[in-house]
Amino acid sequence: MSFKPVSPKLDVVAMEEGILKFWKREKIFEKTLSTREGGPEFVFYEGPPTANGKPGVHHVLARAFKDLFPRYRIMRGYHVSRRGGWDTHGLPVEIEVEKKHGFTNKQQIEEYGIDKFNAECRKSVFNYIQDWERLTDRIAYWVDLETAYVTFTNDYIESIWWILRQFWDRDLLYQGFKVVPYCPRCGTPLSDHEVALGYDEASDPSVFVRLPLVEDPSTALLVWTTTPWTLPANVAVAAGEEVDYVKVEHALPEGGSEKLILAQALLEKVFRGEEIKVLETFKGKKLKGVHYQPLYTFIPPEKKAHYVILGDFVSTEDGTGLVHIAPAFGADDMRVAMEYDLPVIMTVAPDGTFLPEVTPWRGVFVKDADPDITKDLERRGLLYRAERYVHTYPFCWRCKTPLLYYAREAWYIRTSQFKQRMVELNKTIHWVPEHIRDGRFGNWLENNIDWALSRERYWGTPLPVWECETCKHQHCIGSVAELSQLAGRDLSELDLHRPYVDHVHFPCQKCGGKMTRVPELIDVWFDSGSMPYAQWHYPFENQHIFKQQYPADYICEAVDQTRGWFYSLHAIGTLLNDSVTFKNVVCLGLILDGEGRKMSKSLGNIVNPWDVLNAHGADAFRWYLYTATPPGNERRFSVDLVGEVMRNFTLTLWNVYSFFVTYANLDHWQPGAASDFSYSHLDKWLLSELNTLVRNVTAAYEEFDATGATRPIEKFVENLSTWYLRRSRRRFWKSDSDSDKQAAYATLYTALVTLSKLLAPAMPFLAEELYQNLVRSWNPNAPESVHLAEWPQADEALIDEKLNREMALVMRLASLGHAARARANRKVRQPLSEAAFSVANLNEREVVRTYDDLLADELNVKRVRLLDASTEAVQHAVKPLPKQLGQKYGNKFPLLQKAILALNPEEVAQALVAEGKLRLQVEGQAYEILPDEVEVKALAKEGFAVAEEGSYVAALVTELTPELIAEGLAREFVRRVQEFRKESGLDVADRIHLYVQATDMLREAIHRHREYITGETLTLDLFFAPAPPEARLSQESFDGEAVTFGLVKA
RNA sequence: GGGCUUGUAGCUCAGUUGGUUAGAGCACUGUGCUGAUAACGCAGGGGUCACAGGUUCGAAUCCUGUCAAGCCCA
Repeated sequence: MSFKPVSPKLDVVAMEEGILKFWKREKIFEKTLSTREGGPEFVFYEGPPTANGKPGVHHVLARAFKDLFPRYRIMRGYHVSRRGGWDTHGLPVEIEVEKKHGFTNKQQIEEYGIDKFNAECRKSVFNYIQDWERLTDRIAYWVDLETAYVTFTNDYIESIWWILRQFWDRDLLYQGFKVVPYCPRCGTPLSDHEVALGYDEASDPSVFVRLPLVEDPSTALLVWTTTPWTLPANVAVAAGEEVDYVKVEHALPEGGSEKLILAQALLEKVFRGEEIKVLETFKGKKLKGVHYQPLYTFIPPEKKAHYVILGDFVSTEDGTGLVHIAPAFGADDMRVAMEYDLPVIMTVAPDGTFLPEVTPWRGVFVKDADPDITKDLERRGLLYRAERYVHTYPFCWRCKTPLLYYAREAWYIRTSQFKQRMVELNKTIHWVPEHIRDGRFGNWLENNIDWALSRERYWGTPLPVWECETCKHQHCIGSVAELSQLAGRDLSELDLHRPYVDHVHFPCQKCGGKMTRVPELIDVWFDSGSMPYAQWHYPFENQHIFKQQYPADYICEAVDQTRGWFYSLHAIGTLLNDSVTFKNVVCLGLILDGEGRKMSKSLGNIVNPWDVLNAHGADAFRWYLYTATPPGNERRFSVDLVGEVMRNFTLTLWNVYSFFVTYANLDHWQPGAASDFSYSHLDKWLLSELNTLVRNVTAAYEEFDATGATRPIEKFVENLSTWYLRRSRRRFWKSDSDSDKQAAYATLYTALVTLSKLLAPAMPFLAEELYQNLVRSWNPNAPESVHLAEWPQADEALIDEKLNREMALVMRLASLGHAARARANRKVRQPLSEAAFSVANLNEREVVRTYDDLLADELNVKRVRLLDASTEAVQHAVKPLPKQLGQKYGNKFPLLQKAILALNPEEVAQALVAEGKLRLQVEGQAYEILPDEVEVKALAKEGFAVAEEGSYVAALVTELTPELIAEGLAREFVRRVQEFRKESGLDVADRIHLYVQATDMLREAIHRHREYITGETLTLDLFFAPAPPEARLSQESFDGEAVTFGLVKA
């Protein structure tokens, strides 16, 4: 029995596709659920994407991260239900359908028929579902799409209705005003996206208006506005709490003087050098509550109005630092109006003209009334100044009409009542990256305003509120059954969308009038935020499952979801259950192109994920996403960057694997077959590093730290390949099968199998490939897939931090030795007699002794020893260590440093070695410097080839003896023969006959090292004779010698 | 305009409670090693740590401001 042979060449795409087939055939994904039945739950929520566009690289990013931690948990024995979901409602969907028909406004949709329109929306949301499914499958995102929840289903909508009904019963749902960008010609609000399309330069009036105080009419607040038409709706003036204000007196052109209040910072801008007298200076909070005389009273306010309030949006960049507040025509205005319970005065009709109550300008388009209003103010002595002001202003992107910010009736959820609770609960959530918790998300919660829930659209979850046409009584429906009961007929088959639901009426409980549904839909974020309940049709069904699957242990989306899905989940959870909805959340940054620009269709710099997958496969793609940068950062991305993963990591590991399988098969080695291991230092070191790795990677997974769970594996694989395996190769190909060889196989095997498990969550394909061949091929009782295997446990007993440090030092010394060789111009194949090292302390001297064999072999020297400080180190160099000395002596450090450097280094070294301290007098102060406060470096005497770094020195004896030269020649010859074997297509284990004719010195060398040469090259017979005709011949010359050799397969 | 984030080599990223000579990989040059390797080792070039102030014996690191990019909000 043997392992499946593994070529060092890897066709990664074919390998991955094979694994995909295996998973499908054996239903591995299903088994990750069934085999964990009864285990602890790890709850994951899928944030639903919309499948009406093609998935891109950023979707791969999100899905790769969504996949990572559940896979880890499964291996830890958790049961992880992984239900997919699709977001299906909303404006983006409608816009796609509008585009198809060339619709430009809502009337066209209504004329076309809401039923037909919505039917098309319903169809279009799955336009690209196959692309999504294919990609999801190919990148090995394990999610159940067959049972995925869909937000447009009746069950889903009914759950949402139930939630809204809970809110309704607790009086958390109410009707108010929302200020929206509004086109008076089209008669419709515009979405943010549409507004962004229509910004243009505009010249508007800029008027400064006096508002005389009630208490003292000789003093006036000075306010500034660019929309005089909003003045008849004024109800308050806002000041900045900490802004400095002044009361000034200045002369009037018509004689006399007046007193005005405005922000100090704007004095210059407003008065432009005019002579003024500052009477008083005070903070804005002092103005709070001061009443002024209303400008207009066409529509009398029904609440207390016309006084100064405080607003955080007041700036001292423009204007006067006193902001006129008209809640119907500004979002800030509306917000403070709610905060202060100010009245909302509506002076404008939906077509953008003044209402009849505004008698002087009734029926006039508001912007056209600006000059008249200005004149009116001037006539009444309330105008301080009027000019023009050029700024950017939004226009309707369709008809170029200037947009009005305009209050529309809207439905709200009283989230602000729960602000403190949402903040408290948020503190218990583990955010990655951490700063989002108190930063972006925390701030958003701190500034929470009521959730504007309603939308005046067509394709979405209808707001389940019915209103009596007669008495305006309202009722919120909480279930289909309730609606059926009220309507007196079975509505269980009713499509809960518009227009069908609008056709359901029932008698008013108060007056018997006709109840009709209000026209609004709800925000799609409420849809997705309801998924913990609605995906299970809770509470109508699956109450048990819901209980088990709430709240989530883990969710993951891009950072733009902070105010989207993250918020809607959190708000609904807080209001409905007084609970967090998710305990851990990973927030992903954006993906940029290779040049650091945002990927966008218009720039044409979108990377197609399939290009990456076809070139380098899914594992490398995923690995890049996990390792390149911490998840919250934005990241640059290109196909080539993924290619680097392939070269650097995947292939390195693959070749270790291929090496292992090749030699294990040659030796008929089997796991567990032998037990008489004698582990070498290298083995123990590798196992120590391996268990350290297991410990660290596990800890990182527990913390939802993807980089921490992956980057250390890269480092380990590098050490495995370039140190452990390189230093161990001979152990594998030597001919006797002793316990040392057994130990090497066992060690390498353990490392590879453990790696396959550690890699499984991140690189599910490669991990599976390794596991199947290394484990399943000989042990049919092992779990069927690496993803069903148990997560490895770090064996603390095998972790030896000291050993890890020692080996790190050995590697460093080896590196120095190579540097010294290069400096001496002695190639590694030429043996040298001696390498001597100088190290930092006694412990490290011990390390050199312990690992002298390893160093000698690596550096190809006959002997490794320590530099003798007394005889060979002719001089020392001394370097004061700033960290130690600086921390101890603070600002005396520069003096001490100078003093130490001024001393004779030999005496310093002497003192430190002999007495263990250095006494020093500086400016009359006595100091004692300890050995670990200065670095003392021994420099080797001349005649050595030396390389040094810090306090480490490697010195090589470079003199060559005839024996060494002969050995070097023999080694060079071996190398040529091996190269030729390879070129000739011989198998690693093929035996040969070798015919050699060489110049004298080389022949002598070959003769002397005959045994070594024949052993290395698997030569049965070596002849110093011309080669027979069937031999392959090679002619070479090196080191001043020449050779012709022929090779015959035995 | 506000909040948050980011800015370190040509590229992708590290950089511990501040410690003086800022690292790694890729890419480039030279050289060495190799019957696992698409590799690897050694050496070299490449940095105003975005900029300007400040604190400190000492700043990539702490503070203030500015600039640039991005996201969210207005």
